[in-house]
Amino acid sequence: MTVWDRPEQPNRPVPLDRERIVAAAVALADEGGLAAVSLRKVAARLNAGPMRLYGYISTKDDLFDLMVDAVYAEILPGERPGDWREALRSLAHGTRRAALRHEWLADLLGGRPALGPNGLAVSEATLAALDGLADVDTVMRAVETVSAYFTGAIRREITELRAERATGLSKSEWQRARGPHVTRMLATGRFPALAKAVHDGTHVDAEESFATGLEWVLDAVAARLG
Amino acid sequence: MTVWDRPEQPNRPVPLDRERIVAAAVALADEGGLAAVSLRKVAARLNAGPMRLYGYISTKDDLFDLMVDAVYAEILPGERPGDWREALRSLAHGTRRAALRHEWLADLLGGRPALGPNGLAVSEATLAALDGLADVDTVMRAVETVSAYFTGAIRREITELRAERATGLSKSEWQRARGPHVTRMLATGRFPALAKAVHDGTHVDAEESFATGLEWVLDAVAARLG
DNA sequence: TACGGCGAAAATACAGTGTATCGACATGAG
DNA sequence: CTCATGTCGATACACTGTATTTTCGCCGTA
Repeated sequence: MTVWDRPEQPNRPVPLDRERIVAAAVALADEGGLAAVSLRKVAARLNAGPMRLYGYISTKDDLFDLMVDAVYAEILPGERPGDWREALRSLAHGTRRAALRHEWLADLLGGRPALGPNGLAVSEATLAALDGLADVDTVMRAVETVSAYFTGAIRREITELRAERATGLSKSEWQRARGPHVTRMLATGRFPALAKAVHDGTHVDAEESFATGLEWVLDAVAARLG
Repeated sequence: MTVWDRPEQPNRPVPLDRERIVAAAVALADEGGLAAVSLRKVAARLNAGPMRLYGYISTKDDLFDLMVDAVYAEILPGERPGDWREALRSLAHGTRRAALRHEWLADLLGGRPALGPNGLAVSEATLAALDGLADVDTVMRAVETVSAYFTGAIRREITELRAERATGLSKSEWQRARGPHVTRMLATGRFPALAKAVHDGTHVDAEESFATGLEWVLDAVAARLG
């Protein structure tokens, strides 16, 4: 019996670490949404028993926190931004792009404090970009206001994306009708302003709409930063 | 055996309707969060078997949609608002107050399209208040931007509220330290701007912070409408 | 009054979940 | 070579959403 006959690691289980676990969970979530992430499935993907994971996380929410922090690593800007406005803008767009890559992020964003290393690093980079432009409280308010905007906007965008996908309707068709139920509701005449908005509104690209609202908010912030 | 000996409804199960079901679900969620809402528990609270509910809803998400729409009924403004700004402001504050009464709303807000009668009525009232102030697209952008802001802000506020509650720390204590982990992280010196913000920032009342950010966003909207 | 048939409610069943507990076993120390 | 240790897997439990089957009370008819 030579070495070649023996498997490389006789009965040794595959080594595990948080990185591998989180990567498996992210992969599952990317494929089937957050609902597809179960400890059993994550473990199975790593050729391990479910209980094995509890050596690295102590609860499922821990895993979600780690997943979010992993995405923050993708968001973290590489180089120092030109100015505060560029910093906030790129944070917003970066988060949005991350959410389009990992739609489940929309379900988690803002749902728990982001205290992981990458989340903190993003906060640090953002605050650093605004440092000294105003008193600390004003700077905080600025960051929080912009964050609130893009968090909410991303959530809505992903929600609508899913709704469109659920009904087989084309995007513009959906935009105009939003399914039979809303069509019927609008036909009752009880919602004239809404009907007008749906009927007369031109279809606007999601990214452009996101960007426009963002610039408005940035303008508002600029007015306070002086 | 007279009528008096017989119970009023011999073996007849209690009558059910959506309103009762949703009320029970809301009560459960108010007490123990969304996680405390299970079809079995909702049914039990109505002295019914779990399967009974499927005559009124066809999935658990349906129930969530109905719960959200029930809250929109609380948010729906009574009288016609003075101007567009007042309309958007009161929508934002009304939603926030609703979320403070029903914290689970923060988990659902923005997570599904609000197509129920009350949700549509809120949209209608909001759009009506802005009708004619600008072209339809601009009005839509305004409403969506403000909604994105307050949705995100509410979610963050509730999230922080829960985090504070989870650690037994007092509010100001939390504000300054955010638990041992963050304290340790800040002590590493890797997050100077963040450390400064946490250390020098004065504690700001949540409602005031919400209101301030909202006024900024409303200013930005005003600049485009006017 | 007796009897079917029917519709609704209940019971049961199933596949899956997060997590606690316990038993076995491979590995390192003596 | 033996024994302690600590890690991993199997098992177990209480619970979930939902499909399917069973039961049963009521109503119209004979």
